[in-house]
Amino acid sequence: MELSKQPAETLQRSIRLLGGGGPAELAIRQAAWVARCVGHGDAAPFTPEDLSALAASLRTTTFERGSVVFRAGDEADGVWIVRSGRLELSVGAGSKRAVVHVIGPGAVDGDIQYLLGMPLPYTAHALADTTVLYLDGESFEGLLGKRLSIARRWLTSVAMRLAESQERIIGMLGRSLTEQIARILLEEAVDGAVPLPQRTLAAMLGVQRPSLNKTLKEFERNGLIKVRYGAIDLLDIDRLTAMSG
Amino acid sequence: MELSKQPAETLQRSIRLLGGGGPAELAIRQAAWVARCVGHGDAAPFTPEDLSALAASLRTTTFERGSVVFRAGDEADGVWIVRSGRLELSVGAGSKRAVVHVIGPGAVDGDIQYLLGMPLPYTAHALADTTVLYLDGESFEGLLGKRLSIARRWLTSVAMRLAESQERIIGMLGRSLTEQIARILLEEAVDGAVPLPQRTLAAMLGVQRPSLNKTLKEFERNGLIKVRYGAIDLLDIDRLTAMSG
DNA sequence: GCCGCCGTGCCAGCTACCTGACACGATCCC
DNA sequence: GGGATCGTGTCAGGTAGCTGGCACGGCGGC
Repeated sequence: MELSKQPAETLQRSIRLLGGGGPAELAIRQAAWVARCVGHGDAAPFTPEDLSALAASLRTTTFERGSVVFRAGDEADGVWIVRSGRLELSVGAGSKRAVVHVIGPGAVDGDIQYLLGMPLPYTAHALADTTVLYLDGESFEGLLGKRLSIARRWLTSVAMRLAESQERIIGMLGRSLTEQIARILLEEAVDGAVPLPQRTLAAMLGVQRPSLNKTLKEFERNGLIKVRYGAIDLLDIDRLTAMSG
Repeated sequence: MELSKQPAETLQRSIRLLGGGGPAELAIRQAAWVARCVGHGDAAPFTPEDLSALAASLRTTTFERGSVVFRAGDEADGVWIVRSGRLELSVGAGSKRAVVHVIGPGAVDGDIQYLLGMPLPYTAHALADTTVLYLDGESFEGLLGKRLSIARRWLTSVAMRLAESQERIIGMLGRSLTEQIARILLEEAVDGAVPLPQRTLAAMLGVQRPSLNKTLKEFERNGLIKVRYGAIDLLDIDRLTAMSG
């Protein structure tokens, strides 16, 4: 899901120097990138017309670290696609805060709630400076309703998210905290490191920070990980995988 | 999601006495029923051609209570739709068993894994005698690829399941067992009663049966529920809702 | 370079949940 | 009607995780 393989910086740069290629070409390039993110390439590839239809509707917005992209309870009036950076999707506050997901480049959100006409169930905070593409509701609806290939690809995208969500439920039920922690470290790793504070990790598992910290130090003593400031390096992925059940 | 409002018996009977209407009309009726189950009626209604295409591909199978519809690890080669009865989707065995979901009439499964080309992550056991409609992979693919209205509706169906799954994650994270139990009783209730043994409920929450039983008896003492053999009656839904957080 | 903030490390007491085991009651099938 | 099977009720001991609080150390802004 996290398409972090995609070198975000390259395209970030091309956004900055708008000169090279002109706005229209840039828009198409953005759309092509979204097309690669939504579902797999296998079935129903995007046609050039699909791409230009998509490109015509995308709007780029940037959010500073710490700012709010949308709030729980807001009406979902369109679709967000993360271009670069990271968003934390969370519910509640203080010690009751639960983190539903942390999403990075390539992730799509808001479409589910838009399709179902329900309010957004969680708040999205930018964990870093983040660029987001926005597709307004009518355009989204129009693309889905008129272009079979887009509807087909979007179906795959949602299916992937559902499979991931179910896997997470399976990974939580009846597992010891140790197993859950090993699992989430592997899931959230980007290039061999988990760039999240322990408080966030704890909120993703629904446990208190001291409980998490205790296990992390145990892992560190065993040479599985290295705990850093605001991040965790994974040293022995094989053994971590074995521990995750 | 659980379309149990649909009087399953009526159509069950019509399956048995095939005479009334003939097989073709029955097939159409089955397809129409499926059409009502998949997504909402609002956007992109099914056309008569959609219905007959769907009807041509559906196969009916019945499973005895306790039998296995599919196993974890099996390749997903089509789509199942529960017509009547209940299926338990579970992972693992013994004290490590986790129940991912219990699905009833109108529920669709296997499509996600088919679309993504992944094996089924859980085993489906029939909790009661159960009738299942089966749509083979090629037909499913054909319907999606050729009929926009079906793809559009299916998207809504998957979106509903994803929203439900996310809600479940939110409902589990950082909640006390008491809150979780109140919540799951409300979610799994059918006509004011939860027709599941405590063992299954415990496996849905990933806890041990004695822990569940202790809380249930507490609820019963407070007049919230009535514990029966293999089922639980909900007596005070308002107070249960208040307790579920 | 200093200060404030945020993140980490850790503790002591408490509670809630787990383990596994056993007795009893319902239900089903013969 | 009797036995097998499955579900419920309960207990006692062990432990994992919570509460909340405090000290320390990076990190960033001034």
